[in-house]
Amino acid sequence: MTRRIPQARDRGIPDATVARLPLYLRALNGMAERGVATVSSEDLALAAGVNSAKLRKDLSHLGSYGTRGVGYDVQYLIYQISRELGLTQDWAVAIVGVGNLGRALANYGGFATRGFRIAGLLDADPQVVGERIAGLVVEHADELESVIKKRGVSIVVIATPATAAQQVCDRVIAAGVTSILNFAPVVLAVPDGVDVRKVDLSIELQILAFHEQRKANGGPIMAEEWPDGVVM
Amino acid sequence: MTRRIPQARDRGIPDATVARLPLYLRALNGMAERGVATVSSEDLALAAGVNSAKLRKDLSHLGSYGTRGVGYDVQYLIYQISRELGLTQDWAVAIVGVGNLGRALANYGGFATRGFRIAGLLDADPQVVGERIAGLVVEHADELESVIKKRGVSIVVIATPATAAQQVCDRVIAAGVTSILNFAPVVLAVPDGVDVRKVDLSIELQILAFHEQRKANGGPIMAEEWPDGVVM
DNA sequence: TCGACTTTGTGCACAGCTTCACAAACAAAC
DNA sequence: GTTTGTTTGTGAAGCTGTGCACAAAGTCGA
Repeated sequence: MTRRIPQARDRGIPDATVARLPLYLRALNGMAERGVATVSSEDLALAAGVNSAKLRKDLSHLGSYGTRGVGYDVQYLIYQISRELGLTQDWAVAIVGVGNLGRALANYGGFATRGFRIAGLLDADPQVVGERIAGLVVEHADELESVIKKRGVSIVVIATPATAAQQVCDRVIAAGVTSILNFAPVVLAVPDGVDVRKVDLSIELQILAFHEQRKANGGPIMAEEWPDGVVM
Repeated sequence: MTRRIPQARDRGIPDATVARLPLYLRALNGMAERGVATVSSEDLALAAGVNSAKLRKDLSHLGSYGTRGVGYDVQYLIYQISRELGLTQDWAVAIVGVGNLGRALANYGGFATRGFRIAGLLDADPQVVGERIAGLVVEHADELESVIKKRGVSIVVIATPATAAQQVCDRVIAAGVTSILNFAPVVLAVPDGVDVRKVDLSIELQILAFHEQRKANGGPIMAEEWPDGVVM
C-alpha cells in the first residue's frame, strides 16, 4: 500500500497546462525543423492556437526558461517540456483489441516518434492472433498479464468492443498498470490512483451536432415537449 | 399539453454540461434496454461517473424534467437530451482521408446508430478511390465540394495526414461546412463561426506519460537542467 | 387528510482557469 | 554607460465550473 504523500517538491502543474504542453511541443518541433532558433511567446502562441499570456503562464510553471527582450530558445524549451512530460524516457505501450481501430493505432506513426513504443498487440479472436501488424505479431488476450510484466508495459490502450472493456481494464490494473487510454464507449470503473483518459468519437460528434444545431436554429425551436404518440 | 417555454431562449448551456450530455444519454440508453423506467440522479450519476449534484445541475439547464421524490423518466429524458443535442435529426457526415484511421471510422458502428450517417468517403490516392468500405465507394478528393453540396454534408471528419489537413479544412469551409472533427495532428486555422473539435491520440498518451512519471517519481527529481553535450 | 419519507432544483462559497496590464529584465545601439 | 526598444513573468480581476447543503415538491401509506 503506497500512500501518496504530497511532495514538497511537487510543483503542481495545473491540468489545463499539462494538456497544452504537447501542443507547444509539437509547434516547437515544427519550428526546430525549419531552423528557428528562438521564438517569442506571441509567435509560439499563434502556432499553438492559444493566447500568449496563457502560454507564458503555462511555461512559467516549468521554470523561468525565457529571456526577456528575446524570447525562448527553441531547442532548450523542447528539452524542458519533453522532460516535464516524461518523454525523455521510453514508454512501453500495449494495445488490446486489434479491430479496425486497434490496427489504425498500431500503424499510427505518431506513437513511435516520441518516446512511445508499441510493446504488444493483443486480441481475443483466434483469427486475428498470429497476424503480423506494424512489425508485431498479435498475441492472444490470455497473454495479457505476462506481456505486461515481461515487457514492462506501463500504458495500456483499450480498443476492444464496449462489452469487453471493463474486464480488460480490471485485468491490466491487477497486473499493475495505472495508466489507461480507453477508446471503448463505456465509463470504466477504476480504483484511486489509476489514470484513465477517454477518447470517444461518438461524443465528439454529438458535441459538434449540438453547436451545428444552434448555428442553424439560433437555439432549439419552440419544441413541442414530447412528440405525439409517445407514452409517458 | 401545457408547455413551459424554455426560459429566455436557453441562451447558454455551459460547455462543460454539453460535453457531459452524451455521457448521460449513453447511460440512459443502457438503462432503457434493461427496461428501467425511472432513475434517480444518484443512480444515473453513478452510471455516468459524475457527481450527482453536477448531474442535477446539468439537467436543470435543459428544463425541469425530474419528479421530486421519484427521479427522472428514462424515456422522456432520453428524448429531451437527444433533442437538445440535435440527434432527433439526421446528420450527413463526410470522412476525408481513408487510411487506417479513416477505415476504422467508417466501420465504426457508433456513427450510424445515433443520427449520424456517413454520406461520403474521400481520398486523394487513386489506389484507394473506388474501393468499397462500409457500403460506400471511396470517391476522389476532387469531388469534395460537390459531395458536400449534393448530399447536404454538414459535418466533416478530417483523417488525412497532417500535411493535407489545413488544405482540406480550407476547402470544406469554403464549401459551407462549419463543423469539423479533426484527427490530424495539427492546429487548424479557421475563421470565426467554425467549430473544430480535435482528437489527438499522441497528446492523450503524452498526458498519461506525465502522470505516470509523477506516480513513479513523486515529481521530477532534482533534474539536471540540461544534459551534458547539448549546446545552447 | 396528514405526516413521514424521498429526491429534485438551486443558492452559495470556493477552487481553478483565463485574460489583462504592467513592472522588471534583458539586448542592442550609440 | 545610458538610452531605447522588446519581451518575459506575474499580480490582480473576472469568469466558469464544482460540490455542499437544504428548502421545496412530490409520493405513499395509514
